[in-house]
Amino acid sequence: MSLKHGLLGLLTLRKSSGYDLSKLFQESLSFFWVANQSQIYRELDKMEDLGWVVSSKVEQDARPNKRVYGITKEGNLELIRWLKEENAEDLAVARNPLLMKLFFSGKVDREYSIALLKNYRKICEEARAEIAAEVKEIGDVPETAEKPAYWLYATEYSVRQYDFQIKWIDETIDRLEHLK
Amino acid sequence: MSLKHGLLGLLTLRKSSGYDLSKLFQESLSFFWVANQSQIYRELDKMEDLGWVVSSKVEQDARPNKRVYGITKEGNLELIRWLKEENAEDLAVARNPLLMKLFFSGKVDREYSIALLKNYRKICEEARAEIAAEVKEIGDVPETAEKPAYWLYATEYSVRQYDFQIKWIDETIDRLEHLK
DNA sequence: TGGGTCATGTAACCTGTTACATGATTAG
DNA sequence: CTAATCATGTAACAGGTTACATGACCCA
Repeated sequence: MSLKHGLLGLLTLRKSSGYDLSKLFQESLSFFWVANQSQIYRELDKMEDLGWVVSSKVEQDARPNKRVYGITKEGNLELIRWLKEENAEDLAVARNPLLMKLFFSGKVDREYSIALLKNYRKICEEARAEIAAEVKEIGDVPETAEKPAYWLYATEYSVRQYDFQIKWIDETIDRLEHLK
Repeated sequence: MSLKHGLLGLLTLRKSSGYDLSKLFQESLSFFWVANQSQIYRELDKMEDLGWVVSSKVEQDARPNKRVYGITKEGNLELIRWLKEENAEDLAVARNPLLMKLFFSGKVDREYSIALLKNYRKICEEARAEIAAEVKEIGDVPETAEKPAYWLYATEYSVRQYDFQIKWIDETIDRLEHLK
């Protein structure tokens, strides 16, 4: 359910086309939510059916025409409702292919698993670096005291999450190397 | 892609019906992979098409008949192949509704966000406790030195992940409370 | 004796992923 | 000049979620 709400959130910043939202999403929410373009288009359709957004067609000459979305009163209410809602499932989504693989790694030589972990470590470090580099101002939002604070907390979480993973990987490699 | 491989992994332990697998999954892999029963049935179908498993119907009188699956030679090869494969996407899956909510929490009174976080904290603690309690021996697998070690690493990850989250939540609550 | 839960599974729907389409514009 | 990328989107398919079905057995 969060994707729709993420889009509502972005639309409170400014009116946008599906394409715009897709870019915006990439620069801001993608650290903790993966969504691709076609998904965004579909969700926007449904959100319009729900009355959370309205769209208008904008003719362009040098580019394909676009459809620009804006959030409605109902959309705003829904966003606020969702923000206040305490939902246990917000924590339940968990799929970790790395752990799945590790769990069964007793079936292959240890060298392979160590190689895997080293590879993951590298990826983590790259991702961590990228976050720091890519976190941009989300456009020209008037800075209140609070909004940027929240943005900071959320992205910091991601950075620290990578730190946590790297630490765990190091320990696990170490333990594997010393397994007699 | 991991679900099929998780099922292959479980099937190396013993032959099982969809129902059995669903239970087994719950007790073992569910800490880092969510899958529900119908998904498992569907995947088993496809895995049979792929030749990774074979099934035979078993008639029962007191219960509905069942279909018992066993892993094939090809299934085993595929499992091994997958275990050795270094796949960058194993780390890329990330959807965190809590962060999504937090990101936009500038739109509601701080009290609401603090309440949310406190709620998440409670859930984390419960989940953490549950893992310790629920991690069971996965049946009567002959203990090699390695297999249990990997199981330990994987479940430990989950425990520590909760510790990490709890710590972050505490810090974030604290920061929110001191935001002027 | 009536409502849960166990043991088995199917069906329908919703969400996420991959692939494609098209006409400008930029880079090498 | 040719290949990549931008700017817009659609279509098809794969994977995940929710709801339902059925006949035993178990508990109060």
